[in-house]
Amino acid sequence: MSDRLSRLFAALADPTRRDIVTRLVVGDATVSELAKPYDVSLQAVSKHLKVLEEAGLVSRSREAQRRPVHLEAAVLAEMTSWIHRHQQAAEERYRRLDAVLAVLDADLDADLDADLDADLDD
Amino acid sequence: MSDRLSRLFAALADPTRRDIVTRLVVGDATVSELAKPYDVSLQAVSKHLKVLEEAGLVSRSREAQRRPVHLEAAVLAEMTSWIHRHQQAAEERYRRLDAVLAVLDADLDADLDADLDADLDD
DNA sequence: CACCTCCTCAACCAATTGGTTGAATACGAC
DNA sequence: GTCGTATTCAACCAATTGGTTGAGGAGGTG
Repeated sequence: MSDRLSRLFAALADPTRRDIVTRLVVGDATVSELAKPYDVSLQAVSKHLKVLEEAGLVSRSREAQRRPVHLEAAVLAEMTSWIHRHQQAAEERYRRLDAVLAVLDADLDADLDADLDADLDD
Repeated sequence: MSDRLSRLFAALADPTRRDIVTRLVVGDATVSELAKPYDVSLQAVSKHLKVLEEAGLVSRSREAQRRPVHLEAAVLAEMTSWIHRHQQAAEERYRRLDAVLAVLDADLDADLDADLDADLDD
């Protein structure tokens, strides 16, 4: 699971980590600030931050004994790009398939109409 | 990790599963067709498909003894929505922060200019 | 210096994951 | 009914994950 995209998806597959990302949207925060809302140990949150950092979603600087955590929003674009590409392509395919089916339906209706006309001729 | 979004992200955190999704974009496929490119067992691929199915990314019908796999492209929109929301919000915040910093810089430049003018007056 | 705060490292543990093999099911063909 | 093909189920295994506790390390403050 070592490639970049896998690490990105895996990082956001945990609700606590998604929560942390949501929190970081409104501004940088220290580890203890981030840990406060949860009833897990500070070390557990520290581990989550390490995962987010290794995925490139977050960066940490140093400020006295604090380690402010910063969201790297641009990286999120990498994921949307992958997802969007697939979504678009698949939906385009279905759209074309629908068009083909619509044509087939139209032909079927035309045939039925022809049959009906033939019946009326009786 | 039981919530919907977590299952979605986790499902795409595996390169083989992302590969399968990519393959399914061009059309439905059976389990053995999907397994062919990989040197893992058919059962392993079957397990991957189960993960994708439980995440809602894929659906399976029945056609004789085959089980054609179908990509549910619409579900991908759920992920893009989450990511995009966060990305947008964070970037908007940075944009505003940049604006504030720009104003501070302008003020600083103005002060420097004033100092320079004062010096010239000497 | 000693002390307190913020945070990480290390070792451990239970649960989950991605893989295996072997047996079982479902269905069409002979 | 028997055979072959397509797929899943079950049991197992090693590696990873998300959590814990305990012991530091880094850096201000008395």
